[in-house]
Parts: sequence; structure tokens; C-alpha cells
Amino acid sequence: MRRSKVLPKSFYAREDPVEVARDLLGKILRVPSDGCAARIVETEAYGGPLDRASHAWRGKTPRNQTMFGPPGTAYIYLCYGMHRMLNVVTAPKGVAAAVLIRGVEPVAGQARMARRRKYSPNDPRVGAGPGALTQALGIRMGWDGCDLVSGPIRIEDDGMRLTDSEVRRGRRVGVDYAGPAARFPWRFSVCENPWVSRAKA
DNA sequence: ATGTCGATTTGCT
DNA sequence: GCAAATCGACATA
Repeated sequence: MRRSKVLPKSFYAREDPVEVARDLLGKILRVPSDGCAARIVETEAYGGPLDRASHAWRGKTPRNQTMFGPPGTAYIYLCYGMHRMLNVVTAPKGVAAAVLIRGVEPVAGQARMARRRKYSPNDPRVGAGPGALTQALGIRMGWDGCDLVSGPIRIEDDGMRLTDSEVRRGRRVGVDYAGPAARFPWRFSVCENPWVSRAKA
């Protein structure tokens, strides 16, 4: 095991969430309070005035306000009334942008994560999919807005680097309603990795 | 292997 | 009222 360092605020404080989404692949998502950690293998960027798929496109609401907050915090929201989605807030405060975490490969606390998901530890369904990984890691709605450097959820760099040939880039999942924005190639995933969600197109 | 459908909060029309 | 940055149960083949 390589030594992990928590990502600094500067990692998140960049103008373009697409860059952050790409660089998040291979990083470690950790919940220190229960010893679980997993490697990020799939992400999607959201934000900017042209992105109709972004929750912030129509402005601030009670649900999406943390997207407008400082970078390096977690935007957690409820989807379809039951699934918790974990996003990383990027861009300067006041600019709404975030990266959705869509797939993770468990690297610590695998048994605990598998138990929460009711699958065996080697089953990709434990961490493949945005709703699946938050359940596996025990991420709670109450953590919305928490700090990713010192809070209950942290993201670390253990030195892993992915070349462009190991990364797949394509359309985002489940945003067909968003007009031209539906075709933005803002989804990133690790090639050949079984912990990437099964997307329908 | 593929298709339909229900769960259930949030926000727009 | 209805669709949503989804998932899993169940049906059919």
C-alpha cells in the first residue's frame, strides 16, 4: 500500500469541473469514521451556463445551494426520492459546478461495504453506480456541505496515475432531457474496470 | 438476457 | 401533475 495524502483545496478550486472529473479517477474516497475506502473509477462533470443537465442551470434552490458554495466540499442530494448522490463541489465560491462520483472499487472495509449492499465483496454491484456507492460507504444526507479535507468524507491521492489510453470519455448517463448538453463528453471512467456502472447507452 | 415497474423527495409547469 | 444525474424485483424468453 502506498502512502495516501489528502487532496488540497487547490485541487478543487479550478474553473473547469471537467478537468477535476478527469483527475479524480484513481483517487481514494475515504470515510474515516468506519474504516471504508474505495478508488474512484467513474465520474461526471456538471456546471456552467450552457449545461442544462446541471441542477444549478435554473439557479439556486434549497436542494442545490451547496453547489454554489466553496470548492472542496460535498454536494449530496436525494435522487428519485431514495438514492443519495455524492458530488464534489469545484470552481470558486458563487460559481456552481460539481463532479458526480458514479463508480468506486473498494480498497478498505470491503466486508462492511458488501454487507450494506447485500452482495459478496467481489461483486461489482457493491460500488458500481452513484446510488450504490453512497449506500456502500454509509454516506448520509446530513453530510451535505461537509469539507472534503477535514470532514467525514475525504479524498486522497495515493500516487496512482492513469494515462489517457486507460481513460474512457463519453456522454453522461441519464440526462437525455438536457438538449445539446446531453451530448457533452463529460463522463470519465477507467477502461476495463468492472466497478464502472452499467450505463444504458 | 432483456423489459417493465415501483419506491418516494424535490422542483418546475 | 409529472419527471428526475437510480436501483432492484420480477416477468418473460
